[in-house]
Amino acid sequence: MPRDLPGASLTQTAYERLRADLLACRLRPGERLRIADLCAALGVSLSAVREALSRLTAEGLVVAEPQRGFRAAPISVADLRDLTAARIEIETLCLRRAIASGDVGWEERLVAAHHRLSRTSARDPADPDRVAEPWAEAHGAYHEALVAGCGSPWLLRLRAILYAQSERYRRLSLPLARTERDLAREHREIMDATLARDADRAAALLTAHLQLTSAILLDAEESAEMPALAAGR
Amino acid sequence: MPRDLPGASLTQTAYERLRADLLACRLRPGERLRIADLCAALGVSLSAVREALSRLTAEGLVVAEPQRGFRAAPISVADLRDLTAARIEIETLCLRRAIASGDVGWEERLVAAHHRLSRTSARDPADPDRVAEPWAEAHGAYHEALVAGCGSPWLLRLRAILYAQSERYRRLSLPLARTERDLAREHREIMDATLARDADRAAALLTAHLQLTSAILLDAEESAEMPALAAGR
DNA sequence: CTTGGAAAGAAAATAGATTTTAATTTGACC
DNA sequence: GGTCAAATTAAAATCTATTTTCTTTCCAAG
Repeated sequence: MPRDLPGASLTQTAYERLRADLLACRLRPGERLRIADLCAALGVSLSAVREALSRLTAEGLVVAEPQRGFRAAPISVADLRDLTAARIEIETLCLRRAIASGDVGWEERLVAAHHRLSRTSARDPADPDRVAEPWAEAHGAYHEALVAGCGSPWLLRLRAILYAQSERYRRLSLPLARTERDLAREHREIMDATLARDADRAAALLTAHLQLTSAILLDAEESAEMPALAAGR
Repeated sequence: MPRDLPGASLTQTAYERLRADLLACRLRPGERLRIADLCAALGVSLSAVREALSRLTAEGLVVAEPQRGFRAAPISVADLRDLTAARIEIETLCLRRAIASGDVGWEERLVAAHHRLSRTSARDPADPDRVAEPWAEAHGAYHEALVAGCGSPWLLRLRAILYAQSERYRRLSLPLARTERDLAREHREIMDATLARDADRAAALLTAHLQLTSAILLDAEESAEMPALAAGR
């Protein structure tokens, strides 16, 4: 009876574990996902895995090729460019709305999330070339808290889709950062401008923040040091 | 061997039929979806239906309540308000980009889609209170063609999610239109401004177009003529 | 007459078996 | 020696059976 958490269905846990593996690139972009293998690895049955993969397909983290199975969604330079541009649009839109209409509860959550992020180290102590799982979580919570005050469930939902997509690129980006980047400062400045209700400045800082992560990967790709982006298929 | 179309898997056809039924409100918002019933109706087995429902869950057309099955996603006044606002943001964003960078092929497709829509009648000849299926299809193709030139797969994907959501509200809106609305004129004017590359005017017209559909439903709800919006649950 | 609890029934979740489809390899014919 | 086709194998897609979970009803106690 491999019920990990009480209240969670087997399919749900399979879904969550697969999703985490995809976001962390433990299942690499473009990689073929053999259902039987996943069953064995997760200790659940075909049905559960198929259902989880179906949901991930609709989310865009997995692609299904009819009659030929599933594979982890590929990544590419073009996709990263497009994704970054789309994210900047949606994230700044949400941020401006949050700044315009966010309440004290929102500010409170933001300060809390930022504090937690600032006290979490980005690199895995065991393997300094990997992103530490607690940091990834704190980082996600910070960016979510930043825009949570926007008041639009639909915009936040779209934002979450794009955030999840870029998570995979972010994991590949960290080990490539040649010039050590002052992420903590970026996060603090964005928060400060936001709490000061300076929408233009906050949006500009957030745009630069998103752009920089993308640029690190694109630079690495250009200088041919990084075969990762070609791994799709 | 209930394979409807060649090349399409059983799950795929089940998914498409369920999706069409949800968009057309033949499966009403908030309605409980008993898997066994759907199996019988679609002539396929549990697995296929579950897989289809999982995908629809990720799309937001179905909600899953763990251990208690699935139901058609509910609708509400608050959701319609939020959805409309989000759609206006995304659709106008895509439209402005398309106007800025769309090529002749895009213009060509738009003119073609508009022509088809203009020659299709909106009301079902059999039941004038229902939206005719060919019109729904042509309408969707027109709005897709309008923004297709935007060049961003991700923005278009987000747009498609929101369009599908509002499809359900649109189906409920038509029979309520008290003052007969000149939809054909609205569609033509939007296209004309777009082809004239007048971004501000096109965006304003599109905004008014989306706003009006929403307003018709909200008015009807307010004057208590419409129990449909309360049907969620 | 109301309320709490237990048992029976219904429905969802999961597992495992079966069928279908695609890829690969081998053999025969050109 | 090369190419096409048939057979074999592996994997995905589908179906059926089983288990688990929830809901409803009925009975007893307060």
